[in-house]
Amino acid sequence: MAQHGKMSILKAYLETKGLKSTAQRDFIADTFFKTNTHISLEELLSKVKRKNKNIGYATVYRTMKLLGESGLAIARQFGDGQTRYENLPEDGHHDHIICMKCSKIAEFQNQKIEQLQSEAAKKLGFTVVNHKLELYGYCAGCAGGDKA
Amino acid sequence: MAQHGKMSILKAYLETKGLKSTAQRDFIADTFFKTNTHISLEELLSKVKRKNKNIGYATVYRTMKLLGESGLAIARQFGDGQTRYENLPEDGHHDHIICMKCSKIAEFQNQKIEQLQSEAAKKLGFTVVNHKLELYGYCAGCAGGDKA
DNA sequence: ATTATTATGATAATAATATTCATTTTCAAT
DNA sequence: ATTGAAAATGAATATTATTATCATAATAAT
Ligand SMILES: [Mn+2]
Ligand SMILES: [Mn+2]
Ligand SMILES: [Zn+2]
Ligand SMILES: [Zn+2]
Repeated sequence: MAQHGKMSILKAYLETKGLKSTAQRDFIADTFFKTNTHISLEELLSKVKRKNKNIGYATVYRTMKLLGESGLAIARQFGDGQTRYENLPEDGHHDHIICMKCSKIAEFQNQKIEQLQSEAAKKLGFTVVNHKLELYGYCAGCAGGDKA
Repeated sequence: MAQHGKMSILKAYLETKGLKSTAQRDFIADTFFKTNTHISLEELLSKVKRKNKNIGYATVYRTMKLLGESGLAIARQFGDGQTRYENLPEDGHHDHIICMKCSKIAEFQNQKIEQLQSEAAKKLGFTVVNHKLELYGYCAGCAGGDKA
């Protein structure tokens, strides 16, 4: 989806919640929509401050929380103690594999896995709303050196 | 495995690391080995203090870290911001499904999923060392009331 | 028993996240 | 355009889980 499309969705979401549009929010959201990584708040704040020096951490934090709630951003935790956000993927849900040496992150989709998850849950009487699947290992570049 | 078996393994592990055996460590480990839940440090400390009031948080923390390193305990994070530990399962690795309403946790094993994970990783040039799979949803008891 | 090494536990430091609050901004009504 | 209630901002502070510090105590090899 294009930037302006996401902006419209955000505006609509704010309206339904009785929240107001502000220059800071728009700028933070716009900056985030342009990213294509799994960005931490610290990184996003730094990026935002380059153009708009007087935007505070709290506003970035609150804006990303809003984007998360609206579904425009997905919060991820890859075990390094920092929440990261990524843009809502075009092609639907995906999971991640993280290199334990160089921290490279690859994404994959596997419909069969998703289906088996639902089945496993069903057997236990659960219905699945969402899930977290992260694989940790070594990427092609790092596998040679140290597999421990 | 029985308590004394785990204790022996722990003793052996301590020895290889040049660490010493202490009454506190033994008591904390013993208390943990008797649990069959996913217990937080706070909960474990509370349990320990009932019998041994002057054991400190730091010792519980350090002992569980040791148990984790030795493979006798597995650290889990279910998204509530607290690390939880569970005993090394008898029957090998398992994954979890957590009820978003009552926090009930069910466990399951699915070899097919594990295999598909490895295959997905291989396609991306990764080798998998470990993984985290958590399903979030509603248990049988909670599904009726509020599926949102 | 001596003694070097490690453990303990109270306390403090970290670090990420969340909240407070005085001030500023938004926006609908006038 | 002005007003004013409601919400947002940002600096600072609070919270929370985790980790480190350090003086004292316990361990275990000699
Ligand atoms: Mn991703
Ligand atoms: Mn478990
Ligand atoms: Zn790598
Ligand atoms: Zn439930």
